[in-house]
Amino acid sequence: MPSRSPAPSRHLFVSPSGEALSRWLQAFPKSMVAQPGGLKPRSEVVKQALVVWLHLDPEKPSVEQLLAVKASTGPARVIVLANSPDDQDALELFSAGARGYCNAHATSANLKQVANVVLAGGLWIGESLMQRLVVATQTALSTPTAVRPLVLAAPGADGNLHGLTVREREVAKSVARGSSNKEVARSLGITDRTVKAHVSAIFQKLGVRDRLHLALIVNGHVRS
Amino acid sequence: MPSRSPAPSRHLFVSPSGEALSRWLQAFPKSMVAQPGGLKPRSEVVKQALVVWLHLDPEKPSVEQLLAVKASTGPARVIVLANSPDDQDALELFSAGARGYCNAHATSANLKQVANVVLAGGLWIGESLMQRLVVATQTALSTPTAVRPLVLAAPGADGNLHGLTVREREVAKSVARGSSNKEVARSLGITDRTVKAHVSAIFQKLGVRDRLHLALIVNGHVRS
DNA sequence: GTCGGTACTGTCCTTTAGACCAATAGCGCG
DNA sequence: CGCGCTATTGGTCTAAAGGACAGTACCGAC
Repeated sequence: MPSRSPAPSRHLFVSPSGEALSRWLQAFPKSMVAQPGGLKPRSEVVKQALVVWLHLDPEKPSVEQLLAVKASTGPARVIVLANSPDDQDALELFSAGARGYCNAHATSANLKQVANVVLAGGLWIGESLMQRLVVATQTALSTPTAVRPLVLAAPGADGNLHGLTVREREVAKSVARGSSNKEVARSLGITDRTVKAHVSAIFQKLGVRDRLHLALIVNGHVRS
Repeated sequence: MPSRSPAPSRHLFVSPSGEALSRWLQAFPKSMVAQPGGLKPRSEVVKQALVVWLHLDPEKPSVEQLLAVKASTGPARVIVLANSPDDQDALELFSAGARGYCNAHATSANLKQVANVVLAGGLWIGESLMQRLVVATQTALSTPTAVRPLVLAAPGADGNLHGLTVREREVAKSVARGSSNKEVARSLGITDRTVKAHVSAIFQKLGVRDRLHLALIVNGHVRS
């Protein structure tokens, strides 16, 4: 049984709320919890950490959160926990040095598995992103000696939302996460009527008939 | 407590010679060994297998071997063992549903780790392929770590449909694929009223408020 | 300046979803 | 046999979703 579970205190959870989900503590009972702003680069906690779990604040740019945490935690491997996993987001985070990316509500067993893989030097990627990596790399490898930077950004990543405006992408993502029009409206500070306008435009542009199909596309279950 | 090491007999090695390498048996002493042609789809051995290790015959197309094995082994996860690992081959095999790809002469410790990752819902990729994936992503992972074991995996994606009846699962899956109530009704040969009844029951049981959230759960984007 | 794109909001309307209530029928089980 | 579970269908009702148009405002390009 390789990659035995590491010393308990070697896990540091960084969450915007400063609180950990019960599942995290269930997986690593003696782990530490901190807030992004409260990280002291030279504290014992930070220096001892082998794995830093970064719980993303949905309201802020993911990459910036990662870089901030990495800057103050040194060599520890950072695994990102996302409330609503997003492939494009994941790619950017991996490019920025993340070693893992998984659902914040994963089971404790899953978290342990993620930790084992990452501690063994692996990367932990989501399933849908894996699909895209395979497809994208396949085309890249078929042309000999082609290093071809960033092949994968092309197909799925921004691809599904390519024709949309910035605002429409925001709405689309929110809808794809399961928000109702009113919820989207609240989170964007606009009227639900405006949201409906955006949603209609999105449907038109993507050739989709309802929000569920939009979610399937955005979440990578359907290729348009 | 998932991802616990499974019962010994749950490993089935499929090798063109019908013989297993000593390392395989060392890793899983009570595993079964069979030849590709000798697989009986309904035998106890095949039905009990959780993991099928397919030792590739270098003389035949890899993907066809995989598909043949998958066809006769049902839901078991297939890990491919290659005498001479090849990236292109690996990619095609993953696209065809393989869950792991590693050197047939890997150590027993490695085999165990591969099994653990795959049983936890992960994919196991070879080292060189991993390198190329990383290069393709332009990942800033300059880790000189030695073994670089590989891989990654999926957020245990099984939809939580366990509390549902058979009929409800059918409806749930259909809804999660984007079907409207009427479409589900047509495909099941019942009335849309009945579908609505099933859908309501599903919502109640899963604690979900609408079909989009149901889709997110079934498709593994959210854990209830 | 005009034109075009984007963001935002509105009204009117139809369809769909979903909740709540009720009813019938088959089926296994004690 | 009755009891419970499941599948089926119906009706009513409210809220949400979505389409069709229309209008205002900002901003950059020509």
